[in-house]
Amino acid sequence: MENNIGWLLSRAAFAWRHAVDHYMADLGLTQSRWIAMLHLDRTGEGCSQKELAGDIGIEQPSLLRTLNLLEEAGLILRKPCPDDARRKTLWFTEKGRELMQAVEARAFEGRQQMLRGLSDEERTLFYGLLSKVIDNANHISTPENS
Amino acid sequence: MENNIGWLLSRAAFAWRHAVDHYMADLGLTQSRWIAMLHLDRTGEGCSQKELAGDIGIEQPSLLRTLNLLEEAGLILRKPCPDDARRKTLWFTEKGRELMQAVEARAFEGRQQMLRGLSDEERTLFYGLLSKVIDNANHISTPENS
DNA sequence: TTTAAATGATTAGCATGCTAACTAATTGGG
DNA sequence: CCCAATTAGTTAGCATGCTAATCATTTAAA
Repeated sequence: MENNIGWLLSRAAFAWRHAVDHYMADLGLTQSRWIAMLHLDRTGEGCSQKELAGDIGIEQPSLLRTLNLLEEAGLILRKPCPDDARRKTLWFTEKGRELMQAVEARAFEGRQQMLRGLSDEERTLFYGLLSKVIDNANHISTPENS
Repeated sequence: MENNIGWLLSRAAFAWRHAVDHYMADLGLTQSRWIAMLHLDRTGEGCSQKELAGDIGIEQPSLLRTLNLLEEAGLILRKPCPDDARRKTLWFTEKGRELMQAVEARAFEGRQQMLRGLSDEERTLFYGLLSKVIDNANHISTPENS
């Protein structure tokens, strides 16, 4: 089983999440929360919940719960969208923005640690292989080829 | 974010699980269930629940719920361990063993699909890089280096 | 031997992913 | 202009991971 590619991928993703969680531990954020914060910064404040969910790669209801908790914790704000009453836009609070910067720094540190001992060539190769495998998997999962 | 190694790993693992789920769909098994069955075959019938959980890499209570469902579905059996009244040993039913063989075949097929387009060298490289990154991540996550 | 520590299974309850279904608002076709 | 379809947000409820705590049994130590 250990030389099963899928299994290795699962273990690697698992190990990564836990390693970064370790770096984040003192910030008091769970995984889904720091992921949401990093993505909100990247997607850009003022985005809708749907946009953010799409960027993160999770469904809206999954994100919603996390956003509720971040809002309760005073880290983000929802504001109505002037152009479309259905939408809500997402913003960091001052406290949230500060925390997010700490999160960014730690995520960067975690990333460096994950890749230590790998040359630049190996890193590039690794990214390429991962992308290829993701692409393959995504094409498997379309119902046409069953 | 997309060139973030951890993110790519998560997406790859996610894509893999969904791809294999697609292959398994007609067997009526969820992910945790076919994973438990594959591992029970690999670990060996007669193992304890703790051993199986350790092999899968999940905690006992996580596995327990899945085993209950597999047992209800008539795919596995728990038998008392003659040497130790605390332990229960795990066994496939006849139905379970047959299903497991179908699962194995599909997992193999899914694996091949994931890696299509990659040369033998690339596959070996990929395994090596994944293993290295897992190892790195596991060493980050020890509390000593915070 | 008697009792405290360790171990395996379990239960309880939280975190976070999902899909399905609902509500409110917007858009578009007649 | 009005009703149907679409869209954003939400709620409800399941699947599956976790940790903490409980129970029974075994092991080990005094």
